[in-house]
Amino acid sequence: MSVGVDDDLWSAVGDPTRRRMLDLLLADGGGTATTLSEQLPVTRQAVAKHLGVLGRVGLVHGTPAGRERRYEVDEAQLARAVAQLSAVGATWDARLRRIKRIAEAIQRDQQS
Amino acid sequence: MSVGVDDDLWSAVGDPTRRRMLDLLLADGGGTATTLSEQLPVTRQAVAKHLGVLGRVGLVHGTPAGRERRYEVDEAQLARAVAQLSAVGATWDARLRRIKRIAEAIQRDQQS
DNA sequence: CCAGAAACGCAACCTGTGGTTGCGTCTGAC
DNA sequence: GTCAGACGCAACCACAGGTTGCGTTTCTGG
Repeated sequence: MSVGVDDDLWSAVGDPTRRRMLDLLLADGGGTATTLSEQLPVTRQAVAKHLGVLGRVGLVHGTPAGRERRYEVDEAQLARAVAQLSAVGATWDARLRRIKRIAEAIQRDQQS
Repeated sequence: MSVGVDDDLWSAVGDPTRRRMLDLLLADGGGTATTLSEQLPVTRQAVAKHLGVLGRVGLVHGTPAGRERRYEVDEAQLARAVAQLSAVGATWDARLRRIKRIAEAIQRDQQS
């Protein structure tokens, strides 16, 4: 049973730089490629590409504002991503728990 | 404040194929590169590489058994990974919640 | 005992993606 | 009207996921 995960959404959040970008956008309440790149160890162009990826999966939304383009986090979509993280976590957690239970049962059997 | 996440561990579980491999290993209680590749849409060699990655971050542990090499999930390490997933999720969740609260406060101010 | 199959490891190669630099274009400000 | 700031596009480099090909080890049946 392979946990219905949206691989695109997951891999969008899988990249460390993109995670930090989301973090910054949330902390500052939005930003542009330039302002983000100033707070990151990568160039503006790299940030722009990442914004493209995040935009394609709907995690951010950019609107032109004069000569700059302002990006903001789509909170609903990020909430969905968070839900998927915890879903996968919960699945593995459950399996680990079950294995542990079985292991204990076997141990009990052998001792008796 | 950038959530202390182990990027290596995260990116190890970030790959969809590796996630499915962990899933299969947990479901079957271990396996070899060959048995895994039979249940996946990739070749044995690809699986072998992934097992290398998972092994380097300590998520799996392989022991030679005759002409084959049996791999098993390191449950403690997977538990750590799960904890990181939920940690990141919780951080974003908290930020989203705070933003929502502030937004509501502003709306209240404007209405009064 | 030995021949062949099964599992492995190693190396070369292809492709996509994250990253860079360089350059042209549009917009705002003095 | 010019000039700086922000952007987009394109070429290029490095690395990771994937493949094929090949040689090596180990089990197994006759």
